Amino acid sequence: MILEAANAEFLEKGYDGTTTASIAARAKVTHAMLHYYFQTKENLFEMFVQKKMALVKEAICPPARTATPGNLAEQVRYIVSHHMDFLFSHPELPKFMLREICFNRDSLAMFAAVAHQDGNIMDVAAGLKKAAEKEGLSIGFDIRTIIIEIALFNISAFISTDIRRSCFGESEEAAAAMIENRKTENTERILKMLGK
Amino acid sequence: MILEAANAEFLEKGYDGTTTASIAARAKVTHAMLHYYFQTKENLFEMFVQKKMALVKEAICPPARTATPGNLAEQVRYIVSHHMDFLFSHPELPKFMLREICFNRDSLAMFAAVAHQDGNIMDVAAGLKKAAEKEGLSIGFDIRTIIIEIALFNISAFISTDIRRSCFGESEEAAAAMIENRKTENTERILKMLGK
DNA sequence: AAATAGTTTAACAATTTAGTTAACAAAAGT
DNA sequence: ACTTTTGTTAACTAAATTGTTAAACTATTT
Repeated sequence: MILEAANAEFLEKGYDGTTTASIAARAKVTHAMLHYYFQTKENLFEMFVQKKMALVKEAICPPARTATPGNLAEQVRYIVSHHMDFLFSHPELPKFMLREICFNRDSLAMFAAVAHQDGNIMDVAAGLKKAAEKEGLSIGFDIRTIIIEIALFNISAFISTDIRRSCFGESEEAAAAMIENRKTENTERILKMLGK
Repeated sequence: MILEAANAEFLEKGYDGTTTASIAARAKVTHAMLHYYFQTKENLFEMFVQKKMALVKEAICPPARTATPGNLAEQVRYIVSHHMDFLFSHPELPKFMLREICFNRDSLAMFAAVAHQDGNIMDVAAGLKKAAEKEGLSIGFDIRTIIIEIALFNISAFISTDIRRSCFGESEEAAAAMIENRKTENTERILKMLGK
């Protein structure tokens, strides 16, 4: 399938490094076919980015829970844990996000727009603030910072395992254990940032 | 100067996004001149990478001190602080490193090679281990992990300020204050990882 | 079976890009 | 003075890349 091939190529080589011909070859179609269905390379790339952006959103927003959100520590732990698990099952996401941030192409603005326009992410942030204030903590900064920090701390953990595997051949199990451990560490650190 | 132009172009647009013509235009020479002096684009890119790699090394290795290294906490604080200051005065480095990691082109292997081959980085790691053991702590993992973690935590702080500035226009002063604060937070977290 | 709509291919055009070349100019050496 | 080396330019080549097109092929509908 062309979209899957495009996905893989863009992830591996970025926009500039990918050619419509290489996508077509990977999808085992002629590149004329690719243009017949998707017209332009940019078009394909936009679809690719849109899909990943949707995943990014999903990663940050924990699924609605029937149970009450619980206290601040529980909420943070839940968000961190959910995000980690999500990254674990979508290992290409950190790479994608960092690449987009690095290459800009207004990606930061795009992230911001997605985050702002979308109620869910703002709700998550607001929910954290409310829970914190309920416990008598006063948040002296933009609460959205916390979302950014959670994302970055968690992503760092995955980048770290990547590097360790690549540099001194760490095992899958050790990596998984470390990720699990990071859930707790990152939760604690976020709570500390919230004044807890 | 051609090398400066190449540096700026590669940082902004990456290898694939940069053309020899755009470098030449930026340096205000004909692109024939560029090829006369540097032969190939890859050649220029390699010089670019080499320079950045040297900076990366310099960033990790604190300058030799005349005074004794001090206890574990002081050592970690010193390394973290030095690294942060270095990143602060080389704001393009985090972007470069992340991009290289993302785009691979064997960059991870290159990082590993640089880190291994170079005595200084290994010395820093070994120094930490020795200091930790002197204080009765047993390090149950590869000590190089700590170097990676320091680098990633610190880089994260700069990425975070980038995002905050871009997304909700945080001021320079707030960013600088946050970076300063992160020196302490990151130091504490690294110490905790070392069992302290 | 004929018409029609959708799919596929091969060949092609236009542009971009890395790198070359030949001619020329300016220094530097002899 | 003249010869060699070095720097510079404009024009060029060859390959790659995006996108098109016309014709052929296939499936579906009528």
